[in-house]
Amino acid sequence: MDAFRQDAEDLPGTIAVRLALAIHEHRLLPGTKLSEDEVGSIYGVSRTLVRAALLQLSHEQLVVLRRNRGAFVTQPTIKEAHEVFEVRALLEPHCARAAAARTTPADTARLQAIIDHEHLARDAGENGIAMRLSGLFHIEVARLSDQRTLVEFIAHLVARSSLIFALYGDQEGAPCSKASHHAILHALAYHDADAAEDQMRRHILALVAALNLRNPPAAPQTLREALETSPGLAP
Amino acid sequence: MDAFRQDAEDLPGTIAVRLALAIHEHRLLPGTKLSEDEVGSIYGVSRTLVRAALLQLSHEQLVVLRRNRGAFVTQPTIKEAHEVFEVRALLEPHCARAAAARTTPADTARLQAIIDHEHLARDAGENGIAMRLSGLFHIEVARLSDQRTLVEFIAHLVARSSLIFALYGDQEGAPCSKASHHAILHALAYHDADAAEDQMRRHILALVAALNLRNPPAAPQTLREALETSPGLAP
DNA sequence: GCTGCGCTTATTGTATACGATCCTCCCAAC
DNA sequence: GTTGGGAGGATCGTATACAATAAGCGCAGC
Repeated sequence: MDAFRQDAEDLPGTIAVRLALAIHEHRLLPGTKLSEDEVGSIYGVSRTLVRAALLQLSHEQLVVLRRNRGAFVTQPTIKEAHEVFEVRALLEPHCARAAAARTTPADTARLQAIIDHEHLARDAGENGIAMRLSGLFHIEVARLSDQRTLVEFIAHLVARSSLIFALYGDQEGAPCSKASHHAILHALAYHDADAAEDQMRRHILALVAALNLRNPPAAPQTLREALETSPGLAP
Repeated sequence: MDAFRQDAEDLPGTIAVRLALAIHEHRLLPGTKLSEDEVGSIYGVSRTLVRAALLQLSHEQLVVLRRNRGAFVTQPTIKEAHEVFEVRALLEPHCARAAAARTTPADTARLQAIIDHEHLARDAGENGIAMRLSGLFHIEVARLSDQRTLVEFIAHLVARSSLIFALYGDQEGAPCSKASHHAILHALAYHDADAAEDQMRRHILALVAALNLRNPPAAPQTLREALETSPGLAP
């Protein structure tokens, strides 16, 4: 999700961002088909731009493109879920440490605002929005490290995490407990690099621990969709 | 460069792979313009497919797309160069450690073959090919860790590293000294996780140390290209 | 009644056409 | 001689048209 730049009317990018938003907020669930014509008519553009947007999302692994079949919201496997959080556990604590040395009062305020909005959304039952804001917190923390490459990777992982929560999360989503983000913010505000790194690591591990990574996907899908997940009629 | 799957005639992907290959082998240098018409005529396809390929490459950050201007081979900045290698120093030793436990004799042979080919190419003066094979070694090591997510990230970083070598590398490219790769392979073959991780870390640090990251890009380009690098006539 | 084949239809893959934007080069004016 | 403006050309941005593939459905045959 390296796309907060709707600068010079980048239509494909804008469409991709809107679709990504819907995915992050769990309005589009894993497995959903994204027809080119349908998306195009919704946003009032031709298939050309929709294809570009879907291509972009496929590179972020939010959707998978199946030749002559179309685009579908990705359904991460259990293995992929483990991988995503393992890499997050590697990158994000490192980021948090780097961020601690650079956090300004303005940064603190911004992060606090995100946390507040997240809690507001969750209390209002807007779990989708809360989830997006929760991810945004992680991305903003990464941004503080002033390492664009790292930020982009983490943004990707956070986006994929949203799909993982949709598939394997406990329904009443409290994926990021209130205390965790606050503890991280506290460490950052006081420039405590050790604590920031440690809190972030604990937080990531708590996230993966809260998932249901033993059973197959709990998403209610049609029998057809359930069976067509294996393309080449795997043995 | 998550594209070694030229399976079911994926034309855009094939074109992207070919272009990426040329970039990795330094036949296409940073700053070079990739005109849609020109690329299309070379490969005998329409601009549609070329655009898809360029879009893909732009997501891998091998090319940058400038609106109404076209696609250009990316010219990484010094800061980006530092970032890329910092993340590599974080990810690849981790990968090497994981790989050490899983390396089979077949893997060892494959890696050795890559090293041999690399040396052959370098001795033959084919520095471009040697560079590509050197990167391939890193990717194959990552692949041994059996973590796709990590492999994709590292493949991206290796690809970008190739651009960095093109811009900031010492001309007679010995970016990966012969001994380094062999030492890593040795550690892997003997399942010595500590040594593998350590050797990989040293190797990455040696790579960045061998770069010329103090001076501005040494790539000989036209005055026009040199000046148009700053889009908004930056102050 | 069930199975297998062929047609229909919907959707994607690719090419091409047209409009928009930017660059270049020339010419006039100062 | 330099500078400003404008016409021309080249290239990209987007839409649309046609071809190709796959999915769905009905019908015939066993």
